[in-house]
Amino acid sequence: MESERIIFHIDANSAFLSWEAAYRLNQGEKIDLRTIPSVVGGDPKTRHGIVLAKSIPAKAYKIKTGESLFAAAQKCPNLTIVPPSYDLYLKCSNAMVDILKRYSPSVQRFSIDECFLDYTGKTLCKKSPFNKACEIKDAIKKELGFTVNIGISNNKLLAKVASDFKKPDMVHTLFPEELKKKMWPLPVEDLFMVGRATKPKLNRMGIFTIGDLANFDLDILKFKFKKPGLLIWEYANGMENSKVSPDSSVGMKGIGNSTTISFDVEDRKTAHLILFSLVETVGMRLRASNNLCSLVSVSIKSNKFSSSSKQRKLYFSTDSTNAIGEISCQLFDELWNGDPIRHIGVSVSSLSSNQRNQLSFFYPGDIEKDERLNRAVDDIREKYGKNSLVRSSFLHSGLKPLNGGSGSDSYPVMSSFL
DNA sequence: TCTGGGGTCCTAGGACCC
DNA sequence: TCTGGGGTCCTAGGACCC
Repeated sequence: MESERIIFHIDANSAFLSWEAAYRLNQGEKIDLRTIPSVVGGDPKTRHGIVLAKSIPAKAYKIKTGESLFAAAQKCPNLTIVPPSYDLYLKCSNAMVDILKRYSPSVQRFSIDECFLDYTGKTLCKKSPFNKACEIKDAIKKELGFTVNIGISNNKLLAKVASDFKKPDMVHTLFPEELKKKMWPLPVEDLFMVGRATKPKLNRMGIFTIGDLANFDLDILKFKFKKPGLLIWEYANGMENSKVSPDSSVGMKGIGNSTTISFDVEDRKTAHLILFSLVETVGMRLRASNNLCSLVSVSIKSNKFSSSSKQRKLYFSTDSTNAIGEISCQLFDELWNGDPIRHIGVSVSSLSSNQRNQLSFFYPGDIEKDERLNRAVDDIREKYGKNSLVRSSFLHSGLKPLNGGSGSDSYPVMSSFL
């Protein structure tokens, strides 16, 4: 039966900040960032100045993830700000997953700091899952130096909600029989998939708690919110039954890369160079995943923060950096209205396996030559480092030839669906 | 005043075909 | 001559997640 499943949701507390703190203590630093008002944040000079993670003391100042460092510093003048180290975070995340896999082979990495673990059928005793979760939490703290919350229930949704209860370093349960008491009194925006656009709409309908939503007329919700209306109503009632599926790149839908540029781009040439720097890493990741794409999309955000995008379905599939780059530049030229540009992105989708037995008649250019070129570039970068080989057009341009695709290829896949 | 980056899914409108 | 639907594909934009 369904109610027999036992699912854990493991959530690293203030992940980036905890990882930074644990690393710095290990390096001999005296102050633990977790004990003072502190945030991990980007550099405002390059227009990356937002809060990526906050300590619990910083949270007391109402500092929120995603807000500007400027706003955060206004709320808390003696705030300590440290820059992010993404490679470190990836290592911490991987180390956490390794520990979890000791307890069950069925571990799903949901984001860089969250995992689901299926503990079904591993115990006969009712009390045991709670004790086991405590054991996991303590093992992570002892071996890696940071704390996690673990939520336990019969499905992923409720386990995730449970892990968000009191923090840090805690284990909570949220079984269906506890739903009314533990989940229904919470504000409706605490529910997974109720975001900042939906909250005010629900509030205007008189829905303020998860319980209000759970007991609301489903037909009205479906009429007003379509499919998501049904989804959030089911979630409010604790209904969710997706499997814990170990990660793989099989289900991957697209690969994208975008950047906020430290200055406003006002000419086409510079924009094209930046596009190529983004496509370079997209192409490498695409080939590394053994996929071809047949949809290319370019997006831009102006210095006034208005965004627009243009995409094109191809009549062939490709993993060629040059092909994707040229199409991106075309799309950009058709899209751009001349406004100064703050942010540029490229993504590819409509992926298919790169088994080259059905090459399209429409594939432009010299296929074999281009394939050999891409393979050679990937090999050289694999051997001598990513920046060992760059496009000559970037020399003296003052721009980074490769943009994004940070660190390792095993960057976790995130999803907005459980 | 300043506002990141990487994803997935859904909707709505128009083109095109039967 | 004027009228109708349904299905599928493509595109742009917006919702949500971390």
